[in-house]
Amino acid sequence: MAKIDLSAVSLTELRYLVALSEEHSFSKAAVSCGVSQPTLSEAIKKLEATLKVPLVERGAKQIEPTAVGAEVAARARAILDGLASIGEIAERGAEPLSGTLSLGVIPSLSPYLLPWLLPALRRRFPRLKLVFRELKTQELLGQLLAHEIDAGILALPLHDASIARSPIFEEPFYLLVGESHVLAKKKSIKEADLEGERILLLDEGHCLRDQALEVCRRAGVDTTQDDFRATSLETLRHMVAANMGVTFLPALAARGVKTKTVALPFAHPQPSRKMALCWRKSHPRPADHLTLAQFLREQAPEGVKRA
Amino acid sequence: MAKIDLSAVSLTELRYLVALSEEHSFSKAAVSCGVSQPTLSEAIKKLEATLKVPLVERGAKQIEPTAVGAEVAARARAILDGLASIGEIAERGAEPLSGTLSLGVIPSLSPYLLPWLLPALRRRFPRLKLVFRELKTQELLGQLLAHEIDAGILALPLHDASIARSPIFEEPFYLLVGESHVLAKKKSIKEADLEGERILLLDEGHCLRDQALEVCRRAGVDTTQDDFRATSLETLRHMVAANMGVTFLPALAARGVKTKTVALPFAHPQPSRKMALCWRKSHPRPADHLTLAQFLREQAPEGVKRA
DNA sequence: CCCCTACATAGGCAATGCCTATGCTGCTAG
DNA sequence: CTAGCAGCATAGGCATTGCCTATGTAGGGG
Repeated sequence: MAKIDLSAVSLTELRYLVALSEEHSFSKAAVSCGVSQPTLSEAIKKLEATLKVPLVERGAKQIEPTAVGAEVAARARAILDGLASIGEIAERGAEPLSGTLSLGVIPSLSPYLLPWLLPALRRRFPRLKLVFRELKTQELLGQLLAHEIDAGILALPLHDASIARSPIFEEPFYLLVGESHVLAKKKSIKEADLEGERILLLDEGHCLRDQALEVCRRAGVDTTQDDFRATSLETLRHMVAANMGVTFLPALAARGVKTKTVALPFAHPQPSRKMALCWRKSHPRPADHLTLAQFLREQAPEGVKRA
Repeated sequence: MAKIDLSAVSLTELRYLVALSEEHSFSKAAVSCGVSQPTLSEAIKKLEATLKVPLVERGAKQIEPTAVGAEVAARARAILDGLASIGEIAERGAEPLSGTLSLGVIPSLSPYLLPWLLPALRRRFPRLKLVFRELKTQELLGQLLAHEIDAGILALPLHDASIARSPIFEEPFYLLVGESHVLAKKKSIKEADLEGERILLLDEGHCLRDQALEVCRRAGVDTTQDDFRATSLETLRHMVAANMGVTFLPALAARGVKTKTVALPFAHPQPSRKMALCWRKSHPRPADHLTLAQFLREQAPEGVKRA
């Protein structure tokens, strides 16, 4: 026996069948569907031909769905409900910055940015469900390209051509020294002051480490023998408090410093890092990211230079 | 904002989207759908335009469904499953005498026919789910026309032009008398033997009552003063056993008679009733009913004349 | 008995779904 | 660095279909 060809069934036909099973009349169902009676009549006939089964019993005065017709109509209703839910999903998804957005943030920024960023975002984009992930630059880029996250906040420069970026703010570095350190009483730090200091650094993979090394290189400070590999800024801070050396802190991390350490600004030219929001160039809605970046710029926290 | 027009969505588009979200490639999805790549490409574009939301992110090497796209694809899968279930329903419904058939049977036949009919039907049509209802002729016809039952077994003649019928068997009447009755020793009954007998009858509405009255009328027996209105043949049987009169029993009801009564056949011409299967003329699958009637004829129980 | 209502059929037109051919972009190998 | 290649988008054309109006037909009611 010839198999039923379901690809010949259309949603329109299902709509007509549902209407027909509710109205018990071809003419009335046609009206309720906004089509002519012959159109509906033919569509039902085609559906019956496709399913190889009569769906309605055509009586003199009124029309009644057959047992099969009633069952099919019930399923058809479910299908149309499913379609409606697709509509709702699309509608929700259509408004900018709604749904879930997963955002990667580098570890040297994340703990200092999030407490401020989260409430602000929640106020501004209440429909947006944010998922944060703390990731080092390379991890972040990897997950971004693997579609595991939607966007990231990290430090420029970025050398990946398939990733789009929008600058957010520029974050100056501070020099963190022990409160009894010889430099602790200075108002500001010049590059020459770094001479002979032991510079404490983060572990490999943290972009902040590379940025600090770059500052040292420019200042002519020797870092070839450093053997510290701190895993977080807080660790560095404790080491500085214990007078084991000095370190660089980005502005936001430097803000809350109190105990046994002093965070000193650099004299001009201030070393700094440029933070940016980044996303896949292929992302179908770059406008969303630009909107988010714009918001981040406007709401840039104190202590940074708005981009 | 313009509302989404779901009527522009087609099942084909949903199929394409599901394939695309599984294959992560327009070309592969096109192959798996058996269409060309541009066809699928355009269909997805149209779907995105309809839903006003990007569904896939077109990357260089591979493509990935967006969050919305993945959700929509999941719903689409459910819809296609629903469609498949419609196919199954239709397939089951397509084979003759499958699914549920509700059958009305008149009370003077029902208790004697069903114990024999049910197992036979179950053997012959295992896919058929039968629902029996015991109904007097007028109720049966009413429910038939109201689509509350699909078919009926009753006694001819039938005067409704919108009801189709197929004869099953002819059931002779027997005269039931008390075992001590004067007629009890006769081999067979002639119409003249009824003279002076008190004929016990069923309640109004039972066709058997009218058939009995018709027999009496032809035999010239006076029934104008009868005041019995038994509600079942079993009641009549007990009344006969108590020597309150005699009654007519159809052959099947007469078969099991033992206690204190004797069922006597009539001499020729035997009075009888013609039983038939009936259904709405408008029923879309008369072949089913003809098949059923044919089966009923072939399997006619003992004691009746096959039609 | 005729008319009226409601479904079926016929014919035509605009829209659409699918095709092949071609363009464009980004990766990759030499 | 350039050329080739792989894969999606675009263009144009053809067959199909979905819907329309007009008309046919059958059953029920006045």
